Amino acid sequence: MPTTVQAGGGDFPGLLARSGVRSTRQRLEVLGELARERDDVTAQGLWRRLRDRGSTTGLATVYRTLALLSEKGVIDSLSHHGTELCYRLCTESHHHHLLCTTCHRVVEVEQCGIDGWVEEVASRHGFVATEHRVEIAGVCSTCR
Amino acid sequence: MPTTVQAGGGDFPGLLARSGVRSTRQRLEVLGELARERDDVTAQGLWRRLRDRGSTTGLATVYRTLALLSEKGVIDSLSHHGTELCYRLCTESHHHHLLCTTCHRVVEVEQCGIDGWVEEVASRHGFVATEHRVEIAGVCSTCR
DNA sequence: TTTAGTGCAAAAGTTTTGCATGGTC
DNA sequence: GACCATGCAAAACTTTTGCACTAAA
Repeated sequence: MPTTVQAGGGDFPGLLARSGVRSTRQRLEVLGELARERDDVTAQGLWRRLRDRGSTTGLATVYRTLALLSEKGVIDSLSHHGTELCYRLCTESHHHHLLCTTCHRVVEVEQCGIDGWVEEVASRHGFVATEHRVEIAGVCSTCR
Repeated sequence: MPTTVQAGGGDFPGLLARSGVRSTRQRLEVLGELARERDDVTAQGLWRRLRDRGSTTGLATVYRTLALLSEKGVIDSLSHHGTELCYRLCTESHHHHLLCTTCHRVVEVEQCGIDGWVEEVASRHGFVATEHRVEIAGVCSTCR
């Protein structure tokens, strides 16, 4: 296994630097909050939690930071249960998600066993696949 | 292949009846508009097109109708390029999507070759998978 | 220093709701 | 006739932006 620069590892300043953006208190707070969350959160939710924790970071900054980090590939955005986009700090390697429909827990699946199928389907329709995402919904063991 | 009651076939009143909801002019208009679209549309976009076509259907009704039909499984909702939810009239069978990142065209993929992998991944994490969705992004042949 | 990031408050846009009215079954 | 669906307009939210100010490199 290659040395994955794991976001969860804690070196957020380094992570930001490597992503080519400045390291600021607000961005570190956003990353810290994301790291603290097991599941995904919305921009609004993340901001509320920061507030509750005493942070003075503005809502607009949270939106800007999430959009930036998502664009840089530092965090993932996924949407399910409803309308808003949710964000999540992810491992940097290719992976998929398993969502529990009852408790909304998110589990990352590291192994991707469908690359072959993806390639085949894409080429059958004349596409060149650049990316793929799988979301598996179900019920986790504790919710059963 | 089983006789799929194809939404695109045109029997919208029957489709609504089978879904257990009343058949109204507005719902038929929404279905008709969805059938007319090759790609996915937002609630706002669909409403604008109906307006342009002379329809008097209200925006709230479009929202209510899309939410209802989505819940009944008559249409699919997917979200990509941005924040809003997009809707699409789909074949009723299980399928996946191929999205062109350049022109936003959506192609349905009928064959699902990953059921086995999905089952395996789910059970490895203690989940019982109830559903899965794959979105493959890439570039279609005309955009290359 | 220079350039990028932030806060605030306002604006824009999206989605939901209440309620009287009209249409389906 | 009973009940569901709709339109309208208001309310509730979410997200984006402009701009003066502050902080990072």
